[in-house]
Amino acid sequence: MEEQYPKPSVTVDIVIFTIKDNELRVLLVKRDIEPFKNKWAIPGGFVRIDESLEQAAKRELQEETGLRDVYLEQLYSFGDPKRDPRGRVITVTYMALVNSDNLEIKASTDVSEARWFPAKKLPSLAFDHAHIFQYALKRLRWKFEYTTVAFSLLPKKFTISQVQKLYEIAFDKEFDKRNFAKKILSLDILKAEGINRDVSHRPPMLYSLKADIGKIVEII
Amino acid sequence: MEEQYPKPSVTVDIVIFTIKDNELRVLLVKRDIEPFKNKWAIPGGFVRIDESLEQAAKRELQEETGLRDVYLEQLYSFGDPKRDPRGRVITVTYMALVNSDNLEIKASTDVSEARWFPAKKLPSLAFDHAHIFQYALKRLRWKFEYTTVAFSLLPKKFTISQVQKLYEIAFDKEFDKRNFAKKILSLDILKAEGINRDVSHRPPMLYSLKADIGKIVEII
DNA sequence: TGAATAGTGTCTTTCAGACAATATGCC
DNA sequence: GGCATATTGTCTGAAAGACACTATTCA
Repeated sequence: MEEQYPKPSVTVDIVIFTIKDNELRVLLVKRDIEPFKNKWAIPGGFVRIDESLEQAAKRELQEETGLRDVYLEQLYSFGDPKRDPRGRVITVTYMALVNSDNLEIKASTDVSEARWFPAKKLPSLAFDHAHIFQYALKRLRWKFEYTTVAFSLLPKKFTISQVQKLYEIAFDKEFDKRNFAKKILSLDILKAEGINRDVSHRPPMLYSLKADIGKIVEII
Repeated sequence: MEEQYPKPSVTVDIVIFTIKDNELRVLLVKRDIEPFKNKWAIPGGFVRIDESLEQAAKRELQEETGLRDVYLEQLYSFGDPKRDPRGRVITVTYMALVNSDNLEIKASTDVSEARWFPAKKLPSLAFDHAHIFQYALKRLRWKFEYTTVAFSLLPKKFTISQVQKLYEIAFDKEFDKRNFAKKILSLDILKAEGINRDVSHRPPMLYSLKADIGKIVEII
């Protein structure tokens, strides 16, 4: 390389969302080292020299949650020279949507604890992570509104009610049942998959997603 | 820094759009050094250790075009370990919209020539720049459709016809004059600014943009 | 009065959004 | 029958899109 300048470090930080207990939640880790020791932060780590940005994000995600094959999307890169007191660190941020079923989080390197926090009330965060989180939440809502990514948070087969509940949680807002069903069904993205008889009331129709996850479609 | 890994280099690349001769055009530079010597590329350069990503993009933009205060937006970061044969280079890409009036482009460091190419027929590009360009063009169209960024390509005062022409160029598609005017005027983003009498036909009404550049508004 | 471009209105169709009654299955 | 949830239709208002004629200025 002909470059004469010192190089910055590059990290990936991943805002990991899930739905748990009827709430939108975010995975945070408690830092075990300085700077910001004992502060909560968005999980992340350095990009290795031989891995792509997406590979780095996937690796970190698996280290934190044990999960692979979840929805993952690059958000934005933050590079203020003063954003990390240790020196020049540019971070490429990602957002992940994970299903909270069969999910075991574990504290990883340089971290004493990992916990799901309600998106509505996060603790004070290290670095510029509060800013990163705000950005991620905006993107999440945009993606829910205009694409099918939300369905990655549901099981393979689901009911219209489950979809509506998911949207009500993400937008912190209620929708009219009739209009919601009409809209979702009119989009031609669902396939009927029979009836769920494991309930003690009128059994609902089950659907699966026919379209691709991430397909652009105006949901609400 | 505690990091034990070697660090990647970080560059910014800027897809600079303008409208010239009724065409959407992109500024490309001809590389004067290896790799890809004599190939056309999207202008860019290394991020300095003490400048933010946006500062780096603005600096490069000024080096290439002499312009400041143009619309500039971060697009996406590309970091495939093999994207640059010289070694690990992560690039943070930006898009800029510049007004082609009073614009003097100049070849800068490591570049033998700079030229505006029609977006519809670019030459073969160095690195993964064809991919970056495709990404930028998608984003440009999205932003034109849903925000007021297009107006940054017009003079302070402009006619409805000029706006329509701009959109027809960007989308390579014609719009109905009546519906277009009806839509734009209904958005409450324009302010009437009198009449342009410097034409040899019915003089048109001039408008200025009342809303902020980048405001989210469904234009078409 | 012809050339050039500006400016404008109506109709139809589609869709979002407000709104409530009936259906099904289990106990 | 009572409980719980599922399912469905109508009306209204707003906006998109198809479509063509008149207005203004200058040469």
